[in-house]
Amino acid sequence: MTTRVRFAPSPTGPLHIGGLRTALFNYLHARKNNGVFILRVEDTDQNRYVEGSEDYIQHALEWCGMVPDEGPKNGGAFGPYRQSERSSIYKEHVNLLLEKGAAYYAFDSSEELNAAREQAEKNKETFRYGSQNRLQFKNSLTLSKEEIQTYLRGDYVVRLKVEPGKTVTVFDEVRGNVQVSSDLIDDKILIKADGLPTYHFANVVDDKLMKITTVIRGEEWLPSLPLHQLIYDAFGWDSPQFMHLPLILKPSGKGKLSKRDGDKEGFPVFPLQWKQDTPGFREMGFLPEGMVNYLALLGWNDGSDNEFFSLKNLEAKFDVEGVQKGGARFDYEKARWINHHYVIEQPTEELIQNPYVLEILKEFPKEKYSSIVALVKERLYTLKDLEQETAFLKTPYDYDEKGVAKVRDKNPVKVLEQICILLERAGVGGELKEQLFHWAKEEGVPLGVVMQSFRLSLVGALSGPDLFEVCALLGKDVSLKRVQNFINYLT
RNA sequence: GGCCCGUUCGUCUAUCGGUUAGGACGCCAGGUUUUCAUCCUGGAAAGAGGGGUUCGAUUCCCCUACGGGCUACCA
Repeated sequence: MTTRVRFAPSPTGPLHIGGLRTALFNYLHARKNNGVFILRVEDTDQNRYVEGSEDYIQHALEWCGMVPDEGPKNGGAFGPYRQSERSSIYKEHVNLLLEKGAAYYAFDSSEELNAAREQAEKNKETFRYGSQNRLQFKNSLTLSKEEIQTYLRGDYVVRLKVEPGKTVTVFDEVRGNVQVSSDLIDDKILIKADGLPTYHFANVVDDKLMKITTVIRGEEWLPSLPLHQLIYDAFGWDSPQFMHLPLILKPSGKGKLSKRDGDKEGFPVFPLQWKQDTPGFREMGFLPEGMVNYLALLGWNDGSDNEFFSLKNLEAKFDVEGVQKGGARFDYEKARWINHHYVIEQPTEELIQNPYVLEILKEFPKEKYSSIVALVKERLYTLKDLEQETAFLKTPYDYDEKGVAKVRDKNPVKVLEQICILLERAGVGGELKEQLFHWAKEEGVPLGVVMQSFRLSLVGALSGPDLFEVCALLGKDVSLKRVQNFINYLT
């Protein structure tokens, strides 16, 4: 049987990295087993629908290299892949349950339900619309045929009729067996008053119809797994395999990572930018390789000490065995470190094709792109670091105070004047270093003073990449000008 | 409150009854370097607590604690 998995997000805004990780594990499971990776859009809540989300999700997946084999964009034999376009399918299927007596109509208003909930709370009881009290409510189990016909003309929902006193046993590939008494499970709503299905119902029906073999989703769904099992049972269907992934937790504080954590803590939670003001990992200078690698490590490992995995690598190595049970805290520092690895690994010629690199490089001459990037590449954790790391290319207007203090009383001007002479004579080639060092030795000027003075004059600070390479990159004229400027500044 | 899941260095994790409990990020120290960074070497740093089972428990079982999730006509 062909392995078929689906990533099934709701278009309620940008995908966050928790969702992206779920998508990744789905994708990997599919590829590992030569299976099919499906994107299904779960847009059954009209109130939470956000325009543009679906495109965002599609783009985010594409950026990471996880193109769905089937989905609303790519099509496929099991469509439509948007739940909002499958209403008739759900209607049809809920009728099956209704006919079997496995489901029933309910007519209680939200007010009535809320009142019942409050009452239960007062009595310190857990409210549940189920076997023990369903006969106290307004539904097709309690009303006469005529009343039902009348109510059916208005708003109604369809509920699952859960049989009491049964032990529901479900199996999760990550955690093993989970058992729950059916007495604890509500008569959940299957079809809402707006005629659309709830997540639980649509999910089961679609997974069945789309021939999904393994459901891979976040752990927040584990508590409703027994309910889903009951729905499969009600249809008389075999259920697929289930794999519930540990949640991604906030870097600090309590709870799972949420969409709002990003701006608070200064790291992205979205793969791509969303609505101008919220940059994603891509805009923060991450390579998709870094993003994917870090995400894979959040809740999975291959049992070895290896931490670097390309997508291709993961496709071969991924296995449920390596999936973690406990939640994993998101660690932006480590994500940056992983990304650093991929930035260094990426050939300079490729890097200078990257639009985010180009954006930073555009104020410099094109013919220098390559040498600029080559010079500072190993210092970059994210592509965005290129901004700071190329600051030396701009003429320094301010000189680092502490740096200047270090050389001020050591006659830096003498050094700088000599540098000017050598620059004129030797240019910025390899000779410069040799001659400057030679001169310093003869004059007895400490190398530290020479280099610090030189560095301050060229870049205004005491840190940065190899000075002679910087000098070569700037060219003779610019270098000379900057040394002159610094002499003027000092005198 | 009820139900479900989880718990190894600060963080991500290895260990599938016997190990000096390993690696990585971060941190600290040293080295390389003209500086900073990179890089290299070294260091500090962990089995939540209590009961069992066993010759022997981080590993298996139970209890407690803590953490997380769910508890909607949201997913």
